[in-house]
Amino acid sequence: MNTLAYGLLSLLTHVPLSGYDLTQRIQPFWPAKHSQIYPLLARLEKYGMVSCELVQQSDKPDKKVYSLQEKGFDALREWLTVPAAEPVMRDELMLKAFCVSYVEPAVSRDLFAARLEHYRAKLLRLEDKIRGVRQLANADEAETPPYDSPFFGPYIMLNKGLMVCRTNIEWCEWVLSIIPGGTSATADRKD
Amino acid sequence: MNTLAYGLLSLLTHVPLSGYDLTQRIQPFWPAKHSQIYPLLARLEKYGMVSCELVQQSDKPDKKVYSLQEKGFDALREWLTVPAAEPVMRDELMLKAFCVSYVEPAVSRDLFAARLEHYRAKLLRLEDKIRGVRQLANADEAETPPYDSPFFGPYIMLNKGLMVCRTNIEWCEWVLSIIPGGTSATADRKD
DNA sequence: TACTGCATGTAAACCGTTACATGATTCG
DNA sequence: CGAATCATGTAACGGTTTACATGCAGTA
Repeated sequence: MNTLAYGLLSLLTHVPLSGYDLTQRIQPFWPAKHSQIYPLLARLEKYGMVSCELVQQSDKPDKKVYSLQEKGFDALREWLTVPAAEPVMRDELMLKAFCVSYVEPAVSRDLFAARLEHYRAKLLRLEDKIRGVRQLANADEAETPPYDSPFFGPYIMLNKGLMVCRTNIEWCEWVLSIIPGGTSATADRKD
Repeated sequence: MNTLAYGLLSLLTHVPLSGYDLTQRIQPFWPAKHSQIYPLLARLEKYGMVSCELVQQSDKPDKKVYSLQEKGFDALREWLTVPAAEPVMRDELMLKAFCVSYVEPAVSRDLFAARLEHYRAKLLRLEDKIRGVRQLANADEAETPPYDSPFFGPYIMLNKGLMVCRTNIEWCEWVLSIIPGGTSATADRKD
């Protein structure tokens, strides 16, 4: 039972999902490839944490849909009582940023401009998703789903994503504004 | 040549360092244990990227001090021209947050309160560090070291750390404020 | 026709952590 | 006297990525 295993159980609390679906949905929180997910699901089934049902489809390949079992739910509740480990963040850009002074401004400019675009695109995706969650939860703009709602978790996580994403955009714009020789094409916006 | 290898070269641009020092300094940007660093440094020396000098010490154990070589510097410049890979973030709390609705508020409250403390402590460390860098760079409050300065890189990174840390604190406080049954002992501060 | 999405799996290689191993000095 | 810091290394294990493998349906 590693963290990824608990992550899969977490996603299965809301609704039964296939290995394929789980692989897509866990990406934002705990990136993992299907080659890691499929064997893990088999193990979770062997342990009785989840059950598996083969669903036949005509237009698409058949799939295995996993549901959380009582034993898995117990394991999850137990896991939730132990404090979360410190987050681990590995960002190549942070290493590159360390020695930008040693290359021409144009080179580092490209680096931060690319990252800025990445975050701007991510922000749009997140705003879209949060609209989706609010619709499902029947919540107005600026209204939060109640604690008991299954949308509470996704909602607070999406908000974290939004806040951090905006901060990163701000940071990229600031860095671009202090790298000399900017054409101000990407590094606009003075605050 | 993996990312960690380039990270070590990056740190060596400023000043020669021992494996022990490198292990300490790379933690905030690319967490790694000494067991990974020492063999990598030996490999980097074999490739001619760094040179190694044995420094004898009387009060402390002898150490190997590594310096960046021309070949390593070339590799680094080459590496800086390719766009940085997307950051990878793995946070157990995000997985736990997903299913907080399924446990009592007190349990999730502990989770976020602990994380809030973690970020508050981190913020203090960062503020301390940025004061140190500003002193070394002879910069006033709110003044940024010039692009050519070796302090430029560390300065922009520390600022990112600060900004993201503050955002995380804000988020934790917000989450604690919307979890029902709060004693407002840890979740104070209404904005 | 070629690519993308759906869907599942295995094997090899690589990355990262934990544990094993040693030994001096300094501080409480 | 025990713990922390400095300092370097290896071995085993577990986590993660990349590559191999297959196959159908819809779209450009």
